[in-house]
Order: sequence, then structure tokens, then C-alpha cells
Amino acid sequence: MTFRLHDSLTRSLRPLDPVEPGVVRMYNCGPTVYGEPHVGNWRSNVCWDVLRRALELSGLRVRQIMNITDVGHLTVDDLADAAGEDKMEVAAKRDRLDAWGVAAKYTALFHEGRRKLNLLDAERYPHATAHVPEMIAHVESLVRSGHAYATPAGNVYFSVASFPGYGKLSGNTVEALDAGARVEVLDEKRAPEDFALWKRDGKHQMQWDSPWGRGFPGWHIECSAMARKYLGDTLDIHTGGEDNAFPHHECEIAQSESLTGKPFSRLWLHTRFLLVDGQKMSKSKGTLYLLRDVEAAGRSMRALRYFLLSTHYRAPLNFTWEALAAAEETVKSLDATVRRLAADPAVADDPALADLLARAGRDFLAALEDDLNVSAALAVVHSVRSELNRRAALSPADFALARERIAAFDRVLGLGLLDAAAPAAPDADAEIQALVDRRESAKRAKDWAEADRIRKDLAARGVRVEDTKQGPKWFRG
RNA sequence: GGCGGCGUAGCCAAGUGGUAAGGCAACGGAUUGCAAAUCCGUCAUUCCCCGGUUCAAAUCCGGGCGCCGCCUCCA
Repeated sequence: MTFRLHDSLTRSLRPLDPVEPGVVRMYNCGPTVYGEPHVGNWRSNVCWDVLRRALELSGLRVRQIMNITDVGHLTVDDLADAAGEDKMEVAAKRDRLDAWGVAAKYTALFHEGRRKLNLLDAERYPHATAHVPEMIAHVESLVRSGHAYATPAGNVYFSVASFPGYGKLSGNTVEALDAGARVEVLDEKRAPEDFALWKRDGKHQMQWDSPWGRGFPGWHIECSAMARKYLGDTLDIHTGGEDNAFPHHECEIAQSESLTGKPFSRLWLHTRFLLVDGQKMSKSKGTLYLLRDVEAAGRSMRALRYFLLSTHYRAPLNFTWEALAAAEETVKSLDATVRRLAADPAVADDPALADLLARAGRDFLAALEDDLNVSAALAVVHSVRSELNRRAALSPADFALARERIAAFDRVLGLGLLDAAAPAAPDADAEIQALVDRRESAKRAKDWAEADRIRKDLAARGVRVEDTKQGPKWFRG
């Protein structure tokens, strides 16, 4: 079976048909590093991470590039006005960070969050500021071919009229935009819908020399230039949030296809926004949650990851603390199953189980290959969980098969199921083990009060003890 | 005003013409010194509302209501 994905451009389910067989070139529109990423940003990052992992499980090699937008959009004025707005910007001002320092700070925070949520490393994270020469070359070429024009003021605009396909992605054709009539009118532009490729602005902190004088690149051009540099003229998959479709991706298509004459990307994928309590996330309502808010609420990053990946990427996902708590319980129950998996040489092989595991592997992959139907894939995972729970112990061969199956699931889910669930070895912590042993003695003496007191003591140290037929097992968390 | 999407149990969420997956929570039973975990069972005659098409609709069509996104730098 081939991988099918919903393409925003054709608004239909399309088979993934890579330019180079077996290799998927995926470009993810990455973070703008002027603010700390919120759970909504992480939702789309997790979606694309799951996609990348699913493609790999499907046997494809993925060349994933994610840009870091660290140029533009921050003027001296913005920085000066930041007081009372965003705490991080206030901090930036206090620390006397300039635009470069702010970008460095939030880039680091982005990568830190990525590790917390167990997102795989992309092949590269190109920074826009490191690719200005490529952007200038791209713009120069567009000017030469008549797709762009420079104004006396030193700005360069893309001439939308020169690209008939404008609007094919978002539906915002020139006529539709005219009808909406909310386009900013600038006298120096030939047409109101023309967009900036290069801008001159004396107040901008980040500036570079160019054939049009000192200035900075327009927002859209970085993705066109960097995607082309690292992945070639035609991408297999280009992703972004639903808000990126217009103007960002629409403009990228115009710039890139005008230059190369080739389709910019074979598939366009967009994630729906995450809502909070059924409403748009809002800073003023206090619903713009960051990873540390989730941590402060006592929720694990694994639960957050499970929650964020459990809903289809093209459906709105409603964040509630109740739903996150449910995700936490679900992850715990998966851990419990892995923890109680046991091999017993006295148990005979169970051919039915082997069949079931093999079928589950196929069904899991088939669900993901069907436009990343994670919900259906998770249903398969839970059916395996339930089958394993029903069996007390497995033959060594079945035990190995079960672990293998779970490992394969986890290659996509990224929850660290096999690691997180492992009970601590008896000698992992002598002090804890001594307490566990003392509790056992108390239990044998039927001194339940003492046994419970020790359990409470252990709980205070973040250790849980479970009594099982194989004796007490303890673990953290 | 223009363009697009969504509305399934207490909560999260699959299913897009053939008679409602899965998870969480809840409830009853088993097991347990107590827990935890686990097992068995229960939990939507019905898919926002009203019409229509069809042998058959959560799924298609029309109309409402509600929510969400984009319309030049927000994932």
C-alpha cells in the first residue's frame, strides 16, 4: 500500500509519489523565534514528527528540513514597546538583548521543547539569517525575468500579475482579494496584491547589503530559497499551519515556480489550529499555554505528546486540562501493560498471539498510510494492549515478539514506552530497595500499618510500589 | 463583504451511502491485608436542528443554528 495524504492544493487525497523513489523531501515551515512556542505550535510540530516517523516505518527515507525564521519583524520600536506586553520580551529588554540575541534565545527554547516532546532531529534547521545571499540571488533572478521589480525607494516586489497561478492554493486569487478589499495600498506597488521580496527600513536591526541597498528580505523568500538549496526545485511535502496557506505558501509558490518553472511541492499539508476550551487560544484570556504551564500543572510531556498526536492533523484539536489528564491516564495504562509483560520458559508459544501481533503491525501501518489516521492506529495499539493484559505470562519467543511490536508502535508514537515502563532493577538505588525490603518484612509479619507507612514514605520520594505475584516492583513516577 | 473548515456519548475521538471503532471517566462483578494494575460486564435505537434524495444517510442535497481559520509577516 502506498502512503496517501490530503493535499491542500488539490483539496484531495493523493498518493505520495516522491520525486526520487524511496526518498521523501519534506520541508516544514518552522518557528519564528521571537516568542516562546505554545502548545498550538507544538501541535503542528508533533503532527509532522509523527508523519516523518510514519513515513520511515513505511520504509521511506525522509529528508526533513525545518527553517528557523530569525530575520525581520523586530524593529527597534517593537523592542521599545514591549514593556508590559510579553514577559519574555520584557526580559529581553532588561537583558539588553538585540534582535540577534532574542532570536538565539528563542531558538534555544524551541530546541529544548523539541527534546522534551521527543521530536526527532530534522536533517537541518537552516537559519534565514544565514541564507541571505541565496535569497538575494533568488530575487535578482526574479527581477531579471520580469517577475519582480525594484522601486526607487529600494524595495523589491513580486509582481503577482506575472504569475497566473496565484491563488491556486488558498483560493485567494487577485479577484477574490479585490472583492475582500482589505489589501494595504502602497503607492509604490504596481498592484495592491504585490508582496515584498526585499525591504528597506532604517529602523530594522538586521540589515544586509544588496543590489538595492541595505535592507532585509521579505518574509516569504526565505522558505523558497532554503527549500531549494537543501531539497531541490520540487519538494515532495511542504507543511505548515493552516494560517500559513495564505499568504505565506501562496507567495512561496509564486516565487519558486516563477524561478524554476517547476511545481514547488507535490503535496501541501496544513494542520488545523488547536483550540482551548473550544475557543481560539488567547493570551488575554490566559489560554495561551506553554510547555512550562503544562509542567506546572503536573502533566508529563509524554501525556502532552500523546494528547497532541491523538487527533487527526486536519481536525481541530480541543485542548482542555481534562483531556490532558485523560491522556496521562492512557499513557500510564500503556506503561502498566509493558511493565507486566513477562517471559516464562514454562509457557508454550501462542500461535494466535503471534498472528495477532503480526496483523496489528500491518493494521497500524495501514491506518497511518491512510492520511495519517492516528486514531485508528491507536485503536490497534489498544487492542494489542488488551490482548497482552489478558495473558499472565508469555513464552520467551512471544515475549520477544510482543516487545518488538511495541517498539515498532513506539517508533511512530515516540512515547518511550519500553524505557519509561521498566521497573527499577533491585540494585538501582540501595536506599529505596532497603525500604522496599523492610516493607516486605512488615507485610510478612502482617504489620499492615508499618507496610503502609513505608509505602507512603516511598511515595513522598516519588516512588511507587506495586505488589505482584513475582514480588514487589517499584518505579518512579 | 470574499474564501475555506468543523459540529459524533460526561470528556477526547475514528468512521464520508449499508445499519455507530478506540481511549479517558463512571457504574456492577472478580482479584487484593490495603493499594495499584488487571480480567469480565454495563455505558450513543443514534451522530447540532429542520426538510429532501435513496431500498438504505452520521455519511449525499437544501435551509437554519453554533464554533474555527484565512483575507499581507500568527502553527
